[in-house]
Parts: sequence; structure tokens; C-alpha cells
Amino acid sequence: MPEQIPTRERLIVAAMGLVRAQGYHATSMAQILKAAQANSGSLYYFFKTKKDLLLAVLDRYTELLWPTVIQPAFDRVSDPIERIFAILDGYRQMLLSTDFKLGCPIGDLALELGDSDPAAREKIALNFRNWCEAIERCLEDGAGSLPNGIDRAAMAQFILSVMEGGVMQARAHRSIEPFDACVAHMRDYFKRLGAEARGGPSRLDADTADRDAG
Amino acid sequence: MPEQIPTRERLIVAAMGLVRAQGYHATSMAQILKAAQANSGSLYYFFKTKKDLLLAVLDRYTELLWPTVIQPAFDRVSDPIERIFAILDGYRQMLLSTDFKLGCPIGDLALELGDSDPAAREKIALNFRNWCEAIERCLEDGAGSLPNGIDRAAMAQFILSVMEGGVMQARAHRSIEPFDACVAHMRDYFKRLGAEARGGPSRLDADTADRDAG
DNA sequence: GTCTATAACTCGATAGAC
DNA sequence: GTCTATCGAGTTATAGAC
Repeated sequence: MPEQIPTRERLIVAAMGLVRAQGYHATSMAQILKAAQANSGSLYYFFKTKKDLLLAVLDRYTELLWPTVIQPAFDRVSDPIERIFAILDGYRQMLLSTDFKLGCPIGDLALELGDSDPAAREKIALNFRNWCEAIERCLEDGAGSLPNGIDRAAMAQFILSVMEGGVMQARAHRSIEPFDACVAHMRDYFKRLGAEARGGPSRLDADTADRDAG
Repeated sequence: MPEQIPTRERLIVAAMGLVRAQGYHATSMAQILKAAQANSGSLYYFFKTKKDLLLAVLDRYTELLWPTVIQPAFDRVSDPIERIFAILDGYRQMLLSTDFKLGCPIGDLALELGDSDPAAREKIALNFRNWCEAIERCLEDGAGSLPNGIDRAAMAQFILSVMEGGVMQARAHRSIEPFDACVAHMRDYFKRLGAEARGGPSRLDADTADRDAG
């Protein structure tokens, strides 16, 4: 972290890294100061409290979502549904490259903080909403592979939940298997949704129609 | 917490409640002592460190899984697949009854602690494994509603991940909607798996067969 | 097993010079 | 904006009497 970078920026980056690796409460201001090579006076010049620094970190994550999580996946893949799986694969690569030490920083904070700080929870929810919006865009662009009238917002929430749960399980077991199982079932689910989209919307809704077809 | 309950037990129960509500690092030994109406000397007579108390709490969760999470759901419902959804509904009721303040205590600790304490992570993983085993039993008993040769362990992992992710999202948004969206999609997925089980395993694997049927 | 007192340290945050 | 020095409270954990 070279010296020409502004102090405020060094503090945010240092806090981001430490909070992500250790959690919020487990990270001390002293650790952040050391990592940022800054002094206590500077930190409290920019941020009134530790909580305010956390809020700045959460704002930074909001800014970083598209350039670091969404856009790289979109650049690699053009098919709208495959873009969703490219985003998921980004998390997979992170799990592997950090030996399961790092997960989703927003998910970590969501569960550690709960509702203890309403402002932080709001920013966490905003990060989740933005993630879902990116997925919704993919679902919209890939509507041809989905049944008509599907609730894309609910589907995006489902995909986010599967990702967060899969990352949690992979870290807890220090194995990529649970995450891969989640993605595989997600793929299977998409396949079945796609089959309905191609075969007509009423087929799977009625058991009799199903038996007639089979 | 009446006085006739042994001190060691009061300490574990107090720690369970506080850690669940606030997290591990945010909970101090002083808080636990006050809640358990015990003194520092007693606590450190039973538990060498704060971490050891946490391990005892995690052991307690292992003991409580069946009597408090699985069995009540099994008692309410007899259909094997519906038992899975009864377990999920237990988490739904908890979210609502606590106004989204409490989630899954194991999931919370999994993300807060990460791999910072290997012994704790192992016990967390054990709790997840036991949860999955209960689900696997349901999948086994309801095998008639599922495609032949489905990987039940992977499916159970998927269901646990969906639950954990759904609980996280519901708490972050202080709304039951994300959780309900997860359950609804899980139901839809089961419906489609059941349709395949009834209609034959090859139907959804081949696009041509699908178009012929529709 | 339980009690009080406290050690030894770290915490978040502040003061005030520069 | 940055520095050093430090405050007061809170932290985990221990000592030693009972």
C-alpha cells in the first residue's frame, strides 16, 4: 500500500481487508492503523467512529460490485443465463484461491451484525439488492429459456440465497463439494425451467397432462 | 433461570442465548456471568477459556438438533418430502417470532468465525452434517417422488444451503419475502423432480423427447 | 465449587501540538 | 491533515480465601 495513496483511501482498503478476513468485532482499530500505516489522529479525522468506517467500507463494496464481480463475468460470457453461472463461478474461484478463508464479505457482515446497527444493515441490504438486480437483468435477457410469467425478482433472490448458502457450506466444510452441489442443482433447475419454456407452460402444472405426455 | 439449575448448565444456556443474539466476539464474559448469575471464578472453574465455553455451546447445539428442530417437524407431518418443508417452516416461524433478530445459530457462527478456530469449525461442520443427515433420511423415505439415482447427499446440502441463504436474506431485508421465495422455488424444483420420477427418467434429458411430448 | 478482588492488557476514542 | 501521548472503560483471565 504505497504512500502516495490518500490516507482515507488506505484506511478504507485496510479495513476492508481485515474485516473481511477476521470479521468486524474481531478487527481492532489498532490493526487497521498498522495495516494502513496511519495514525490514530488521522483515522478519527476522517471517521468519527469505528462504525462510520464500517459504513464507508460497505459503500465501497457497493461501488465495487459491478467492476469486480458482475462485469468480469459478463465479459467472459455472453449468454444471459450462463452469465449467472459465470458470476457464481467467480465465488467458486475465490473459495479455492483463498483456501476457503474468504467468503462473501457482505454475507459475512450480514450474519455477524444482524440488526445491531440499522444503518449497516441498510447498506448490506442495498448490496444484496444490487446483486439481485444484476441477476434479474440476466433473467430478463434470457427470458426465452424460462417459463412465461416467472417472478424474476423472486428467482434472483433464490439464486443469491443459494450462492450465499453454498459459500457458507463450502467454508464450513473446507471443501468445494457443497458449493458445487448447489450450482449443479441450480443448473438442473434451470434445465427443467427451460424444458417447460420450450414445451409449453401448462405441461408441468397438471399431473394428468404429465402422464399423457409420458 | 432458577438457582437449582447447576452453574455449568446456567453458563452454557446464558452463553447460547447471548452469542446467538449478539455474536461470539460481541458477547463478553461479563455479560454471560451476569445472565447466568454466576461469578468469574465459577466460569473459569468449568471452562478454561471463552473459546472452550463456545465449544460447549456448539456441543449443546449438536444435542439439541433432533429434539428441537427435527423431531417437532416430524411429529407435525408424516409425508417424507413434506417433512423437509416442515423443518424449513420452523426457521420461518423463528424469523417471524423474533422479528428477524435471530437466524440459524450455526450459520451465524460459521460465517463469524470462519476458520479462525479449527475446533469450532469442526463442530460447526458436524452440526451441518447432522442437519443434512436428517434431510437425507427424508429424501430416502420419499425416493418415490424423486428421479432414480439422484445424489441424496448433494440434494440435502443444496436444501441446507437454500435454507441458510434464505434466512440470511430475510434478516438482511427484515422481510420474510426472500425466505418464502426460496421455499417456493424449492417446492417448484421438487415438483419438477417428482414429475420426472412419474414420467420416466429420460424425458427431461433429451430436448427432442420434450418437444415430441409438448 | 464459589466468592471477591484484581492483574495485565486491549479497546475505541480524544487532546492538543505541529 | 498528521503526529504523539494517553484517557477511561472494558477485555479475558487469574489468585487466593472460603
